[in-house]
Amino acid sequence: MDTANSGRESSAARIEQALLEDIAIGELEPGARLDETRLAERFGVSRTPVREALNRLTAQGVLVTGEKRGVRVAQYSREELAQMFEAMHEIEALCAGLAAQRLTLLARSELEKAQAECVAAAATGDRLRYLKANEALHFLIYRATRNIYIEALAVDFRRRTGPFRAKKFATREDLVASATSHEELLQTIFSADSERASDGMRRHMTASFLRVLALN
Amino acid sequence: MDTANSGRESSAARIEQALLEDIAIGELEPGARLDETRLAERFGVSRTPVREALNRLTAQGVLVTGEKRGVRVAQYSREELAQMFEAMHEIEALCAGLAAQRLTLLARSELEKAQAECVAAAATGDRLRYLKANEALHFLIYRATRNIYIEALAVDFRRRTGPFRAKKFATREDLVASATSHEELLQTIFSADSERASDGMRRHMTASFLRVLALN
DNA sequence: AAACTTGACTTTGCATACAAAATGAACTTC
DNA sequence: GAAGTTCATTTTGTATGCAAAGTCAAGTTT
Repeated sequence: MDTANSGRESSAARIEQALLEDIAIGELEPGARLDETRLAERFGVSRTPVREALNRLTAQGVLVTGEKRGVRVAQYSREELAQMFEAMHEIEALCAGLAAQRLTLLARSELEKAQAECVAAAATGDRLRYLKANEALHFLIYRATRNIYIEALAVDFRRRTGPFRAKKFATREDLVASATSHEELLQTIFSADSERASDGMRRHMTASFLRVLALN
Repeated sequence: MDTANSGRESSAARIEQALLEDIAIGELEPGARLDETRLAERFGVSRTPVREALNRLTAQGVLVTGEKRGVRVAQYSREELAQMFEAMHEIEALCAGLAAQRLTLLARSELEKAQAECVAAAATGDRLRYLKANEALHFLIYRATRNIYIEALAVDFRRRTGPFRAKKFATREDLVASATSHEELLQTIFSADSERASDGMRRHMTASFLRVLALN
């Protein structure tokens, strides 16, 4: 498989990533059924690596093996969505609190740089660029907890809620509002007051969350 | 889903459970390498279902695909163990806080019953019985959050830290001390003061955690 | 007309086979 | 003698085939 597999990763890994992408951009909607054979054809491989990818994604909770046949893209009721966002919300608050306690100078400067990029992206109204910058900033906050498990947890939730958050940033005002909210949050984290930082993150996330629920 | 489908579960699911069991009881030590072919022989199946089980367990973080060949039982350095327990610690605190806010009468009575069982088990010094009762109580607290994602998170961490916590309850005094600690925690949860409940859980878990680190 | 049955078709799970990649050891070379 | 090189062996990844289990619909019976 020298020609087919251009990258270094296995077919299974490639398919896993591709499906995640499809779900993230809405190509595969929640509830959509995934057929092993179809996917095998689409990616030009046999069913074996497809099955592997589907298994991994199922274990991650991105896909679910439904009551009927086949595996489907996980879909959530409003109640489940609310619970998922609540969970993410609390995890993010936890991250902010820990980050506030443990902020190194390096981490601080990186956060400031990331925030600058957010502001710049918001100013131009470039939605995609803002989404990336926003992700980067949040990931930096997770990392600043200096706890790999909590970081992994937060990353995981962000990935799972991604498809639902994506719709949120529609107008340039949305971007600017988000960036401004970040600014306050960072100031609180920098103040090294973990309790206030947690609350700050909760406020930031609550605003996001309410908008998402309104849209879904 | 695994238990409900007893008798008719797939080979992969059966192998997954068997391996989890082996890890839990220490048959498979952290760092032990798992050979697909060996496992296939041992379970009398081909490599295909074995690979499926290993993939699932890897996705769960129970196994890790190391730098060298093969997948291994996850092993943690002291630093990683400390971080993992810190994470669990925070998650448990979060659960206690939410449970305090949302406790139904039914949940409260179930918690009290579970605690009574803990106390009874501790009194007899029956280690296995206490372990089970202790698990049950913690799971009830998770459920009392009324958030399935946070509950799942907490259950997951408890499972991952299980092998390391198991050693902790050596003497009858250990059991009684743990049960007493639970008592205080529950009183705080019942007081419906979520902030104090979080702190209570933190105290309870810190005590556990320090003992674990001393042993590993 | 509703419900049960039967049979074709689809889907899934597993086995076997093969190819590619990595590891380790023997061997060569400087 | 140490370092590099090549070859054999082990291990992993993927393909294909087959059998069992499930689904759906048409046909039959009450």
